Amino acid sequence: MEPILNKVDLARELGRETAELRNELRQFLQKKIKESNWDISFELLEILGLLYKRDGMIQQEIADILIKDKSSVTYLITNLVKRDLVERTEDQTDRRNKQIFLKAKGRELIQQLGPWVEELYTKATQGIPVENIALALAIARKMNENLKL
Amino acid sequence: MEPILNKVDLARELGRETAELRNELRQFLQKKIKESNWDISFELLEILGLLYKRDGMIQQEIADILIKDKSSVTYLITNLVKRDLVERTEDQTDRRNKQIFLKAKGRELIQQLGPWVEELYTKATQGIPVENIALALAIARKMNENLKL
DNA sequence: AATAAATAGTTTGAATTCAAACAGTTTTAT
DNA sequence: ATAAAACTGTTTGAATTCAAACTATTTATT
Repeated sequence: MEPILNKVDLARELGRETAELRNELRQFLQKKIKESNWDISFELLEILGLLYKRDGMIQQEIADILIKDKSSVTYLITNLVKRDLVERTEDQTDRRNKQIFLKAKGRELIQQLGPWVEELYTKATQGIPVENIALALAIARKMNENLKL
Repeated sequence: MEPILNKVDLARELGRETAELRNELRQFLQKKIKESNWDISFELLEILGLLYKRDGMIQQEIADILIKDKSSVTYLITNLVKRDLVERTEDQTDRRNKQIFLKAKGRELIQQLGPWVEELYTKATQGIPVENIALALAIARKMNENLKL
């Protein structure tokens, strides 16, 4: 029988369980991607998915939402540009910003593979009341806020 | 005002918040490590911390607990061996296994820096009832189980 | 007893991330 | 008007991770 854990151990475990969830998603998707004609990684797919929902984001926004270092985002966007999946354009109103837009090919890819991601998340959340997931999220956010004080 | 999210979006957000928490821990610790005389990374520190609690684990156990690929664990343990912080010994009862033990220097390091990690987790969890964190963890676990069906 | 399957760890090449520094631009302060 | 601070993105070198294949050993099956 598992020992009763204190808050610190529970918090650590929470981080690990969500890391594991992400790995499982990645592995599931990796198999699906292999079966398809696309050559794309989980990380690249995440960015395409984000742009599908909100095209034209700037790199810093992508970094903030996906919790990635801005240099990682530069690296991944460059990869996507090379594959002709997105384009990088300069923001006319603020020349520090670069806007990233899906290209036709990128849109097609995410329209094909995107539903798999949703399907997996749907499967993961099956039978769990939405208010429970909302509570878990609120707790994780509170922990982050506590560290920012 | 933030729109009401569905379960899938909430689950994604949960993953991101915990990833952000980990990054914040890493950055806090990185500053502390810089102030100290040690040269160690967050990833290496995690392994030392694990061994401090349960010395003599085998590599696969470390991989399972820290949610890392076994090849990553091989890489990190090799690094720790080079720095004379741990030793790798063959398991007499099962020659597939390698047991990893802290060396005196590794023990000293984790005794000095370990409390900082605990302190940060304690700060992160301040004011949050333990049963709430336990519930968040149960939800994350349930999502993992759902994917394994 | 022999063979097949599973497990633990290593190796390799590539991808991604981390940390820091830098350049260009905009915003804020003086 | 000018300088300082902040912001965005890029670059670089190193660290870590991912994916796959491999070897050696143990366990399960025939």
